[in-house]
Amino acid sequence: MTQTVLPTFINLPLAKQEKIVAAALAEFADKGYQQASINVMVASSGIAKGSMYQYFKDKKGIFLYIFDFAISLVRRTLVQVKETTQEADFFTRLEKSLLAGVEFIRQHPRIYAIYLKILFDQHVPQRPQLLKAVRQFAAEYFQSLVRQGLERGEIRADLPGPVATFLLDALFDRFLQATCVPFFDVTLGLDQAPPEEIEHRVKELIDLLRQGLAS
Amino acid sequence: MTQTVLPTFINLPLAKQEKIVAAALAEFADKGYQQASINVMVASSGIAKGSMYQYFKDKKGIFLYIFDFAISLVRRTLVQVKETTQEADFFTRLEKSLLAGVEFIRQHPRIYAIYLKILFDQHVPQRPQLLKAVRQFAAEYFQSLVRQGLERGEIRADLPGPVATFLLDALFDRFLQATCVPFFDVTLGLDQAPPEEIEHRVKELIDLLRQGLAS
Amino acid sequence: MTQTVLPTFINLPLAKQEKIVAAALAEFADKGYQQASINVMVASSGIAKGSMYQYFKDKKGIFLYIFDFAISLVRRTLVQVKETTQEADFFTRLEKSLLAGVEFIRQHPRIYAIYLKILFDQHVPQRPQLLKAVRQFAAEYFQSLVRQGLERGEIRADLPGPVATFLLDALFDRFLQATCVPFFDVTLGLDQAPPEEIEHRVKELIDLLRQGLAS
Amino acid sequence: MTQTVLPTFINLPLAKQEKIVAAALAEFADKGYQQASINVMVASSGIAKGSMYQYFKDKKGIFLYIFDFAISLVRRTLVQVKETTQEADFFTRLEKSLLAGVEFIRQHPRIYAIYLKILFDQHVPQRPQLLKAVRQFAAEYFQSLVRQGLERGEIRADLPGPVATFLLDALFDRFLQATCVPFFDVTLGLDQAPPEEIEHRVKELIDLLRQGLAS
DNA sequence: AATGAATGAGAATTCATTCAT
DNA sequence: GATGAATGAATTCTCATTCAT
Repeated sequence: MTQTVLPTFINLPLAKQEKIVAAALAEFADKGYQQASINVMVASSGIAKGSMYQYFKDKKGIFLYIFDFAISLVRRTLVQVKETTQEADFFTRLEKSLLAGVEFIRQHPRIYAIYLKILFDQHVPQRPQLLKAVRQFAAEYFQSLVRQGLERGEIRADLPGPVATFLLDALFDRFLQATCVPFFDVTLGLDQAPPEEIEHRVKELIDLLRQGLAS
Repeated sequence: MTQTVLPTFINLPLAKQEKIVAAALAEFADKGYQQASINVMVASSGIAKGSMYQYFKDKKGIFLYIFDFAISLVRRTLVQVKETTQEADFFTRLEKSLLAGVEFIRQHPRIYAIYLKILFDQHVPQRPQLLKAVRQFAAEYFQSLVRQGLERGEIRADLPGPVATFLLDALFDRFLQATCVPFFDVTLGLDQAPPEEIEHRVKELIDLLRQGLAS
Repeated sequence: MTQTVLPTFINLPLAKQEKIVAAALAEFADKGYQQASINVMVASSGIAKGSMYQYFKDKKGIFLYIFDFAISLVRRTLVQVKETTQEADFFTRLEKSLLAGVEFIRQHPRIYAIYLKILFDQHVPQRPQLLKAVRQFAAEYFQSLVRQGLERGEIRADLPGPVATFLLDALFDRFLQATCVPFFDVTLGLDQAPPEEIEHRVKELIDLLRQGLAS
Repeated sequence: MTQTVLPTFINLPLAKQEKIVAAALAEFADKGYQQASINVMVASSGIAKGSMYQYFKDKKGIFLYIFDFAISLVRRTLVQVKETTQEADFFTRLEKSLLAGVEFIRQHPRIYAIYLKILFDQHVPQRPQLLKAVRQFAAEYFQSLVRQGLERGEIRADLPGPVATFLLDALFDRFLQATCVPFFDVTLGLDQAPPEEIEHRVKELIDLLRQGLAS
């Protein structure tokens, strides 16, 4: 893997780095990879166009850096959720995780938007690797939850593990999409719902899962 | 609503229409709305650039026509599934529906790809309306299944209907995505799975649902 | 000179001819020669595009026909003015002529617009000939008025004839332009003036001429 | 008023600026706004197509810049004429002004051509404003001449001021058109006349005016 | 005679990338 | 290291003209 962020960028004052990252993040989130305009990024971060090419090899380089930045934020957040819910029972952990997801998207909507863009755009550079990184991460998270739930006897022992993991992953991902993709969810109307209604729906969903999965 | 397909196109020999639709469908499915190139479409359908504009008002017009074409195919398919499974019990109907979905995507992968592109691209023309059309349709499908399941006493009476519908919709949509979006599903690996494995996974998933929802 | 109107057009029912002429006239008057769109003409006259080419050799042919149509209307009108004012004195004839011009433009604004377009567009086909036809006509009109005025002793005998003709031509043309070209005339504001004000200005102008030219 | 010339253009070496201005001026003067081709401009100024868009926002921006450039040249010239003839009597000033006009057009024929194009093309961007700028300027010039002529008692006191101004404006404008618009003037044939003949005609015209307007 | 589909050159504009200063 | 001007290929769309039906 050749270098895509150049050391020049790393040596930049943090404030400048942040400005550039914010601009690029916003543009990629809004338009997707191909459609994102470097012109827009440099204009809104107040740097010269040539400078962008001092910091990154090319458009791909910018994108990969932004992606790295984003995923490590996700990772840090999820690790923290995992740790702070260590002691809770399986279904409580699920609930806390889902609420944490909702909160994360509320605070970093652009990061989630980029993930969604990558998901369905075949032409994003290195899409397979990037996607694998995210999906693997999510899968492992749910696997570990399910494994612990089984060990503690909180969920039925006869479950086919992978399918259960799939189910959790699917429901959670879709729930999050429903909260932030306009016009997507017509069943619960989550994209327009106030926080307290979302929390209520989280509880309902977890209850439903409990009825299906609890031992 | 102004006209976007011109009569010229409708009067074309069917073979030519199909070639053009195929080319446009392929391009939109591959690249999304903005990134799709009319140049590519005309090249691969073997017509002159100007001709495209005899057939459609503009790029948006091509897109909307393709979308209409796609959604009416989906609708016809789903209606047929609904009718042929009229007599079956709730969970069997679910299974049949999901299998039909898998089959539809196998036969029309590009249509599903376009739907996914619309879903997450804020800049698709008339996205709200288009999306509403699709999502409403799906929601009603599941609602009617759930309603009938309740009436027949096949599923638990204490279910919060909307959440159950949401759950079905989410699981099915995600299952379908898993079968056709490369690198998306790392849990079951459905995107690379042979038909018989997919059928097996369908059964497992339906079983899981049965355990959670059956009365 | 090769044929540009084809006999096909001449054989058309008059109503159809008129519709086509009206549409072409409107389009050329609005946009000028190059910028005028045959598409627009056929759309607004309700005929097929191919038919236009049955009637005229090409765009140039349409234009030349329209021009001929227009100039013969002008000619007929001016001849009539000349005849009906035969007996009046020089300055009365001037006044009547100018008022007739104002009236003509009020009734056929598009014809005057086409003339103005030709005047300053080097790329109008056959511009030299067309322009000569119009200008010669106007010049002769004023020359004959001046000649008669001299013969009758109504205007000073020491006038350099050509310059006087030039002066009349210039004033009249500009006065007409002032009444119909928006934003052109900021001195008298004739483009927005009601008929009675225009008539008043005509009188003033003729008075001024009388003071300068009368014997 | 949004920016239309970009600073990039202003920072260019003067020689390059001039080449581009010359090319654009020539093209607009020849074809008018709509029909002028940016392709032609860049080809004849030897720059890349994309560069034009570094210099100007869009075609309108090029045009407005050229117009500004042109009108300020006109203004400077006329101001100078006014100042250097301060002491002369009314009719001498008229003569000097007209001669200066003739000379200006001889040296900058394209600028006058652009003015004429704007005059009669309804679709020129910002035509009302542009036209107002030019016409107001001309009107004020003649008004101030007439006013001074009246104050000094060089012209008749009973003249209706606006009509006199109109007359001067009309005659001068038309005289200038006659010298540079081919085939326009068939009375005096000024478009083909040698300088000394034009000067002679100027004298004749001024004499005629003197006879009509002098006190 | 009437039609209208087919064509392709040309229009304005955008954009990632390079490179001299 | 920072700059921003230069580039040219790509984009969508228009239009006069031809020609088979």
